[in-house]
Amino acid sequence: MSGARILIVEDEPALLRGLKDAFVAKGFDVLPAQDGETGLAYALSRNPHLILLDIMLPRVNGYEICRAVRERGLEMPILMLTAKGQEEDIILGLNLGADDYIVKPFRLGELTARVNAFLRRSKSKPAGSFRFGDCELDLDAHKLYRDAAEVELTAKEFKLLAYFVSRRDCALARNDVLDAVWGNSVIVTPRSIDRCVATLRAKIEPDPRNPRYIQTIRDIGYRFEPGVE
Amino acid sequence: MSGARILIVEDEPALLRGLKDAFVAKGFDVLPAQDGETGLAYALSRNPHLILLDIMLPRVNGYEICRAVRERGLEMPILMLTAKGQEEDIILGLNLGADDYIVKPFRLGELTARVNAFLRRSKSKPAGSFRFGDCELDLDAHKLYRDAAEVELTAKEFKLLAYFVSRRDCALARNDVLDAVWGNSVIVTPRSIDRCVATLRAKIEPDPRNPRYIQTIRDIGYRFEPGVE
DNA sequence: CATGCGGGTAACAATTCGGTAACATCAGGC
DNA sequence: GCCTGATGTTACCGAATTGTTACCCGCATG
Repeated sequence: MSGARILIVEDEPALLRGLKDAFVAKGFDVLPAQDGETGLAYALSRNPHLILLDIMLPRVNGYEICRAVRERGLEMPILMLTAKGQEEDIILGLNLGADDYIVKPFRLGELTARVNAFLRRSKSKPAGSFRFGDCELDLDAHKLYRDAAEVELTAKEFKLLAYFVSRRDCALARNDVLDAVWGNSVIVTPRSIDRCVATLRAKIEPDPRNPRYIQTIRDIGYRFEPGVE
Repeated sequence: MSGARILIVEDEPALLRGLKDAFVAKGFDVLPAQDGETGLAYALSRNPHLILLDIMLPRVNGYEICRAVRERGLEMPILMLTAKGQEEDIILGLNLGADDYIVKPFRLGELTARVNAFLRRSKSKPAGSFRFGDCELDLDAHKLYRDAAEVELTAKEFKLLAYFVSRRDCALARNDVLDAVWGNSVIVTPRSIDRCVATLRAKIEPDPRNPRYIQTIRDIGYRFEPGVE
């Protein structure tokens, strides 16, 4: 989590300094901005991982920054800070694309907890492992264990399985799978997918001829169903 | 956004009913759960797109549900609801993997704004699900449940039913159905529609000979009438 | 009451789709 | 350059969906 770049836009110097020090102390990389114009420029050019945004700002206010950022298609979490506690402001902010709203005065502990929650969620997570049936897919180590014994997966097989895991219980069109696993620029026969699915099934399915996890949906594609355990 | 499946876990019947009605009215598909055990089971098996979670619950409390859900690698947003306003609880919840924390009493407008913010941000755009009678059509998984039992649909049947759902309570000309489901380039006998409608009726109608949902309008086409939502 | 039209349905046929095996190709290591 | 394993391709098979044909019924109309 640490090392994330946080843009803090806050016009009151004392508060900005305090926030900056607090987040720097936690190992974040902080971009401070004292007015809306600077904040917006940083937001657009420095690619922060998260934005703490005061609403009442000189020159350009927080709402405008929020809208401008979202209009560019940027999707980093935005947490609004404000003294106003009116429901209307909160709703306005959220509808403009903010992700959270914290009312001043707030406690630093809560603020950092919320920041961490958002970073944890938005961070592309290779983190952890995923279990289904008697299999465990270790996403960090790129390894698959079955009944505690390692099963060798080729690169494609791993990528495919990881994709399935990330989109479990969803019908996945063959084209989507192709795009996600092979890349949308490569041109391969539709059969290549079957081939890879077949080898995967051989490795993870109790009965490869009667797939339980990787189901085919005829005319659509596949669906990975790990079940409830 | 509408059609997203929201699991609401709340032990106070009046509040649960109120939340359910409010979200149903906004077009969400609501899964209500009155105790932690049911809530956890739904969370793991029904793949909701978002969870509203009360903390104080009989049997299994909100924190445990939250942790259990995250342990399985499920990543849907979790919003905690609670009467406690203590910072420590908020931090605990957020660190267990919750995404937001709303303190009772809250305003419905703010709650729905936050829910929408999370759904907007969740990367895979959920198609959601749709219920009618004792059936539930899961548009993400391409599955149909009837009385909680899965009913196999072929690709055409699914596409047809999805089309009906999207144009419910509308008179649909046979030609429109053809265009939408078969594609306007394919030439098929008019009988093909009946054929597909017949198999669909066999699968979703209580009494296929006396259709209740898929009604034929002579000389025009069909109309899908799911009844009260 | 007969008739004709539009739709329901059963049985059949064909086409399409996915599984799989065998082979080809490709990249990397030695 | 050769070997090895991974990955893609081709061809064939089997299965299932889906379209067609044929025949039925019900209803409206004259």
